[in-house]
Amino acid sequence: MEVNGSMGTVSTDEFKELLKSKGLKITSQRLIMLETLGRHPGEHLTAEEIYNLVKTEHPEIGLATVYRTIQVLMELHLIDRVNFDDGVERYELAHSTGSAGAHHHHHLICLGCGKVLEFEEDMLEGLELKIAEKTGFKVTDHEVKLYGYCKECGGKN
Amino acid sequence: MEVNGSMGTVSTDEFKELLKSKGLKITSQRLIMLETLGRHPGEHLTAEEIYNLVKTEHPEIGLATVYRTIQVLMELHLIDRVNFDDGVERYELAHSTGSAGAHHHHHLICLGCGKVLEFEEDMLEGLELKIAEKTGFKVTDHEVKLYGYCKECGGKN
DNA sequence: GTCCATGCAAATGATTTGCAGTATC
DNA sequence: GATACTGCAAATCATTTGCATGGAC
Repeated sequence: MEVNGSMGTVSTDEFKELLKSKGLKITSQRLIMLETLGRHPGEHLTAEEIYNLVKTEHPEIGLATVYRTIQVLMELHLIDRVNFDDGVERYELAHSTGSAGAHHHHHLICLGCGKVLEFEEDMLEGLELKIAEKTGFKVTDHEVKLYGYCKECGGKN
Repeated sequence: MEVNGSMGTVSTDEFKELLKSKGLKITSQRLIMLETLGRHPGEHLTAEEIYNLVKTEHPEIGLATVYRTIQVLMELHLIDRVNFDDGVERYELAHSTGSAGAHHHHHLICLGCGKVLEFEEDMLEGLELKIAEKTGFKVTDHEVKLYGYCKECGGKN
């Protein structure tokens, strides 16, 4: 059931190891959820959307389990929560690959059509250094949302 | 009832003009709400907190009115919504002063104690330019959240 | 066998909405 | 006087929780 032996960020085996190392149990629901997310890379899914996707393969799953599994995956840093101000929390596969947890991306939110684009680039190291210098705050992660108008909607503005 | 003729971003008179220009009515609730927010600059208040503050001066106000006024103030760009992942929306006086809507600040969210610091500095022009070049997306605004550990909590990490 | 995880339904909590009364223009 | 705004209560919607059953170790 794996695609290229991997499900986005981690392989099924790595996931099982992760769960085990945290004293968590390996359940079919958890496996199917990560696998389902892995089949939708780059998407920003709501809990409800994940629920509907998972249900096709595991019809008896409950929405509460999806929420609980989301929490587990968040704690394992396998997914990230994103919020585009539309009243729902969304989740995406964590993009971190190496040990440094790097590979950040920003979200470009179009105020015209609501579309969300991703932009891969991290120019915030300088900023983080400056903050550390000035305030003693040690930055470990960041989230950047850029609002504006996409190419299609830009003409109107 | 004004403090130095201003309430943070706009004066009472500017606010009245703004409302009038949008065909909105000038009500005591709206005036008191902006004034109250002006008395708490730099804070990130929830609707409930604003409600409690306003009630001391205007006890018969309803929470629904606070929510509705928040929407009005957002549309007038007098306040901004911020979300620190604690399940509540928060609002702060818009910092924009000049016509350019500049004067941006970032939020430093401490993962240790939950404290939120502000950091004044905008190094994102370069990033916005690069995005425009590469994707045709026209950035008009942005929100940056930096997670990490404040000076006090930093030792433990 | 123990204990954690699941599914369901009920509970929660923030925000929104309907409506009748009230204030602004 | 017409219309937009308010206050209250009820409704809504996402998310969480309690509890009895089921599955993992």
